Amino acid sequence: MDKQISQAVIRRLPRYYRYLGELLDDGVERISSNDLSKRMHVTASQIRQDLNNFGGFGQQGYGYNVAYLHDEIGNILGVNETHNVIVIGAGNLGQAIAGYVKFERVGFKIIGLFDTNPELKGKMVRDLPIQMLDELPDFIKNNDVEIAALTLPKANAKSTALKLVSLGVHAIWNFAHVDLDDIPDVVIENVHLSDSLMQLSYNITKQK
Amino acid sequence: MDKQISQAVIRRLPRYYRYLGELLDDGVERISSNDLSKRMHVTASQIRQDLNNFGGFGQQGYGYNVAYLHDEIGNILGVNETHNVIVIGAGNLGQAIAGYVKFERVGFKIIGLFDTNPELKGKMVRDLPIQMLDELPDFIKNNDVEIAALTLPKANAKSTALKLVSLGVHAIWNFAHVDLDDIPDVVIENVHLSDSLMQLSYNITKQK
DNA sequence: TAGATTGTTAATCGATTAACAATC
DNA sequence: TAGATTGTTAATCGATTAACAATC
Repeated sequence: MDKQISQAVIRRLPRYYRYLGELLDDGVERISSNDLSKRMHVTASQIRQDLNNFGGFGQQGYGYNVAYLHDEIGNILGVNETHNVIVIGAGNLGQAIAGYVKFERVGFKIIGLFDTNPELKGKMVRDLPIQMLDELPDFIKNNDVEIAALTLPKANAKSTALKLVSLGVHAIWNFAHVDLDDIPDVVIENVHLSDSLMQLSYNITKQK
Repeated sequence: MDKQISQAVIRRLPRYYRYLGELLDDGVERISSNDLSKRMHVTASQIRQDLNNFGGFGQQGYGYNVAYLHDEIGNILGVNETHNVIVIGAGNLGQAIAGYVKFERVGFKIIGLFDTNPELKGKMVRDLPIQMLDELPDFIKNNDVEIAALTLPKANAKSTALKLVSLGVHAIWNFAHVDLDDIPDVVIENVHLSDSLMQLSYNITKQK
């Protein structure tokens, strides 16, 4: 891609995608940046600027075709292809993620679930058996694994991430409470739940 | 609080808190903004600016006392007090959150877990029985509930949020895939997992 | 054509970084 | 005191908003 697009823009794309999906479900055929801006509580200017980072998806005097724009944003985000995901760490959160993401209509498919605890071996979560971590290299060899979700204790996160990268998995959805940003050749997306909760806590406290 | 502090700053505080906690565990007594900046891959200038939104916690020529700064940031975030949390929606994710957050040393305590599915009634998750949603008003009356985590289908999220606010709960940790930002008198913190996954997906796609 | 609305340039605003005087 | 490092002001950078010519 030619010019670097800021993460601020990228963070907004899934929200546009969601609103357009809802409009689509409601049978709305076209929408102007102005109408969309009112629904989403953002400026029309921002919507047009954001979209024009990727191309001209609208038409003067008409607005945007909902189905077309929805599909285009889907393409940009890469959700119109299937992405195979494995989950490392089959605790509560790992099992929830394994069961949860499948529900989304977007194209992420959980194909494996791993842990180190021998007591969990073979336990079924939905239609997936929990596998032991030493089966991971073979599994990756035999399956097209694109993303690994790390739902394991922070102590094991970094070494596991390094192992994943060496096995050829270059995208990590990190739920462990550590930063993995010094690992080369990998895209990291963090979900730090306790950070999120602290932010909430601050905003409550401030309000008083 | 006098001047409005931007959410960009607030978002960084939990990360400072985490790094200071680790330094504390490692027995480090003091640290300069410069040393901390190297560890965290941010600028020293940003650290000093961020902290000075809340007061002068350092000392010229010395730096920052780790224990003191850790504690002060904890106070700002409100994690040195206990916050009672209930979880609405006892599916996979709700059960995971109910079991998970308790593990954190920060002061969030899950005291109730609710669902509408009668089959789940009374089922124990850790030491909490799943209660039915119609027991919620009494529960809130008899307990000091500060935060509600919404881990339920998007279709029910808004009406549940409205009900919570009317019952006196003014902080929502929202895992449902909807925006609740048009509800008055409530602080919302969103965790949109599928948005996060899409962002990851974009960053993979871009890389290629 | 006239009206509507985009795509895009220009202006503004806010956040980040740099610089340095204050001070421990 | 001299050296180190903060707190804070000033400069820069980037993101958001406004404005409007292009055009459907």
